Amino acid sequence: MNMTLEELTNKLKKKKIRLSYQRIKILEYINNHRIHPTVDQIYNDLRKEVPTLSKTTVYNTLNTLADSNLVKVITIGDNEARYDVTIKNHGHFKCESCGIIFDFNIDFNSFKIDGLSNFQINQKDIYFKGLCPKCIKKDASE
Amino acid sequence: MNMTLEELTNKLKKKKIRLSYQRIKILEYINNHRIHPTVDQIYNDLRKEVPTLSKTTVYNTLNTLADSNLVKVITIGDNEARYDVTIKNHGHFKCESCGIIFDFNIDFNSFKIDGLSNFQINQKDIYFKGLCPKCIKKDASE
DNA sequence: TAATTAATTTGTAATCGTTACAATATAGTA
DNA sequence: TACTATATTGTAACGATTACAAATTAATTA
Repeated sequence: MNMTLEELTNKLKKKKIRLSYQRIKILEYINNHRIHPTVDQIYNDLRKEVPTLSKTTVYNTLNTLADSNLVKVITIGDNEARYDVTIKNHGHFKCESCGIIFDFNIDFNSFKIDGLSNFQINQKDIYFKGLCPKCIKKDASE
Repeated sequence: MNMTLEELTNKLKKKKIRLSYQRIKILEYINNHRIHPTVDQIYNDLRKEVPTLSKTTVYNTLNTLADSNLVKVITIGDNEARYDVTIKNHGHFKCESCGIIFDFNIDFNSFKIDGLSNFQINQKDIYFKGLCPKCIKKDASE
């Protein structure tokens, strides 16, 4: 799961994104912390290693990476966006109690849809909500 | 598609939501304007009929109606929420060019998912993005 | 390696959607 | 009709995100 510096820089080079310390660190963070972090989480964690980091840079960089499809923006109903590595065939489940976002596998080709002929589909987002096993137990014991 | 005043008031009564002119008007608007409107659209359109209407009331009412499942909040990546009638088995497609949100039919039971055993699923949101037929043509002719 | 130029980072201020709050008005009930 | 709880309203506050300009840095060329 953890990626080397070389792998990360290659990812950026392939997309013709200019290398910078901040960009590499942010891309590294997204790849190595698969917790669907918010901008604030990324900013506060990385600030320990990169003291000069600005929150604007985090926003700019994430937008750049998202435009190039190197990270994925998750907008699962919250007020703040969350960020994820780009991996195919997975949906997101948000626990309404603890707020944790879980990945799950879903076969996007199994969908039986009707009403999108002649549409060009570029992106499919699957967001589920409910209770995770831990919170179901917790609720039951109260 | 258009609902009578009686049908609307019954919907509210069933959910034990106190009747008010504003609530009925907003619920009526959502039911009769299936364009996935924003708060601003609802507010500006209804202000013509209900001059004293406050935007806060639109927000409050929509939250109340959403809590009771009488309307559905669509957060398809925009900065602003959109609102829809509550109808089962449909997904939302947003055209990245013109911004229009289209409904499409999708069989939620056809999903082959893996990784959510022991999870309690309360809500499933399907958001697709891409280009609608009209915008595909427009782009091609430029 | 040094100089050049274009792009990036940074901090602050602005923006915009949404919510908090307190005063006024209204709905449901007795 | 009077009472009480709830809803509406307008303003102010909030929080996530973006705009902007100055300082810094990356890639390029000599």
